[in-house]
Amino acid sequence: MPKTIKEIAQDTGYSRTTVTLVINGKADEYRISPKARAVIENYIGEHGYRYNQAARSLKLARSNTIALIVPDIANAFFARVTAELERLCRAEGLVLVTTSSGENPLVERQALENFVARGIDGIVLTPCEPRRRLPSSSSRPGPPVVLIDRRFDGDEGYFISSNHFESAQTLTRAMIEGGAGAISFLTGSQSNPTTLQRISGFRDAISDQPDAARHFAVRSIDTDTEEGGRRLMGDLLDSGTGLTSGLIFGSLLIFNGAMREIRARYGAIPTDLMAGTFAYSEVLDYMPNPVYVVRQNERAIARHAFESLLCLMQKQPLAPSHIFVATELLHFGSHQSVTE
Amino acid sequence: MPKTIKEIAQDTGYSRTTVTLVINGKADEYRISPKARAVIENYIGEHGYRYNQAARSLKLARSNTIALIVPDIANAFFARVTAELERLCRAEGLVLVTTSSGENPLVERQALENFVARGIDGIVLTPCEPRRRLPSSSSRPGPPVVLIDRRFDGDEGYFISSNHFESAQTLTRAMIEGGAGAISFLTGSQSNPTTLQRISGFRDAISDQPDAARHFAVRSIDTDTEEGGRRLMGDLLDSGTGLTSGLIFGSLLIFNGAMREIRARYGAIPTDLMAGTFAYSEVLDYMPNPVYVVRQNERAIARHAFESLLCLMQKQPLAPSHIFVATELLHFGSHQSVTE
DNA sequence: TTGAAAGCGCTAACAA
DNA sequence: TTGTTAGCGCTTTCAA
Repeated sequence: MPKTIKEIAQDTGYSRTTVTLVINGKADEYRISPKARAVIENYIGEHGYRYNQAARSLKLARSNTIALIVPDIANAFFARVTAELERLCRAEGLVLVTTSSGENPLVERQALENFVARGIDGIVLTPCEPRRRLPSSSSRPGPPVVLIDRRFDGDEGYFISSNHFESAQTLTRAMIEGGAGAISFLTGSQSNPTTLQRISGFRDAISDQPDAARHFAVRSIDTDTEEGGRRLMGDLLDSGTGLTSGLIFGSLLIFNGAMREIRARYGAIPTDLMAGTFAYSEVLDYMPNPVYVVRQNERAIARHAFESLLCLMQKQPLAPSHIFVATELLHFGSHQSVTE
Repeated sequence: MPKTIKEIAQDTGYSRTTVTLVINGKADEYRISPKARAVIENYIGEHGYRYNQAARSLKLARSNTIALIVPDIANAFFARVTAELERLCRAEGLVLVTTSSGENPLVERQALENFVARGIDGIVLTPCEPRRRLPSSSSRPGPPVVLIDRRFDGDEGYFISSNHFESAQTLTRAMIEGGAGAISFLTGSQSNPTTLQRISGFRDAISDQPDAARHFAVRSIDTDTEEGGRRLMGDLLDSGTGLTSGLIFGSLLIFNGAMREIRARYGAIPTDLMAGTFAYSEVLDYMPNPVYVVRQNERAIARHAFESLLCLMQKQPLAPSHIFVATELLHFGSHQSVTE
């Protein structure tokens, strides 16, 4: 049962200041006598000491805690960002707290409020609504914020993301070169800036294709869910176009829903159907279909976000900026399946 | 810039007590005059108020925070548990903080220390070492702990998990019935109790098979990584047995490593190779091979863990116990791939 | 029905 | 080199 500073001071006969100095490693700096130091260190070695973070936070008005708010931590992309961010935090003696907003602006706002109330030192945020002024607390201005993955029009500040425009452009071109004569881009809500950028990239890549309007199309739906994917796919199949030789999916959920719908109608997935996606999963490598994936570098995103945040937290001047983190285009399907 | 209670009291002319009572919704209980109440509420409506969690924690010696420590939050199983737990916490006004131990006992211990120092109210833990006595703080006994997913021999307390023995048993039987005449179980370290239980289940399921020793075998390796998977697979292929008709993988990492090794040697994965695993991913559904997956119910695990923890946090008597959460056996591969 | 005051454990300014 | 002290913002007991 570790002691408090007060108890240590009483039991050793030294003052709270002396004990604090020893504990915080400032014994040398303040020239605490070796004897006092030894006594206190021995005492702690024997009885233990654990600082009280609440007391420290109250006094210092900082908490050694940073917050991460993302739409869904069960999404592999965000899970990987979280894992890396948490590692970085731990290395710096910080604690990471996380919230999934579920794309719900209300949840996002409440989480922000709550974190500010807790005296959080910094926030990494993937917003689901345009960013209003951040709440600030009575004792100090609001904590610094770094946005990752997406940013709404008009929002300013520090932003780390993949280049969604370029990703979609590259993906689309690769699929066309790979032989997709017609591509449907099935994606979630266009109120998501990432979606918009990808659509732009897609449009750009097809702009020089003959008869682009007939062979290439974007279909979006507000609900980025499996059901949404089914509906998008259903509509596509019901349309004059029918199933295109290539499909790009805005998310894994839509991918799954669409696949389900194809199966429901055809009984199976045509093995020559070319799929493109931005959601990397190792397991995609085992699909019989040709698959193109834009893989994002979650670790680099987390690292940049963390570094920016640390600078801001230390009040170091840092110009508002947008850092692009490189992506990697992977192609699965060169491993043909064979029967033994 | 929200005010503190003191400021509100000064500005409205009421005392801190009165303000506190109104803020905490105890106005009726303490019969605050409607007028005082109205004045204070108006003031807050205008200027805002945000409680200071550090001050409250210090005073109450609790933090409305619970901690989750898992080996790796980027692992889909734990990511799903985290997402659900975080939702449950939010509904109760609690905040969830997470740490990935990376299977490193030192990190685990430090995380525990750190969380106790922060006055965490409860801990959900997937331990990577036998549990020692939990650190307790000077102000109070240590927070309650609920273990999930695995528990070491001799550890006691509250434990929620799938039935790993039964899962492996069911999986193995299904694969045998599905036609796997020989199965190799490739898995991570046997110092992980989950691994041991699965091995037992596997052994039990093959016990009535003729010539079991020749056709069924367990191969384990200490490093649960892709490289480990490659090595396990390499050793299997080099052995007298060679590739068995069925393979069970202890983790997705080992699955990936093993697949990579097969490809490296054969150029492709035999489509009739039967795979079994405990790591559910939607994308497994698209594999050309027959795949059996034991899907765990992460939401139920999170829910039980949370409920147990809440009981303990409220000092409600709760007998140490082990809750098993049902799993589901899925079979992918009935959707045959076809060429259009 | 409201107010005064103590104190949670810590830090840091100031004093000795 | 060490000690004293004043809060940080909040809750809560006790008094009025």
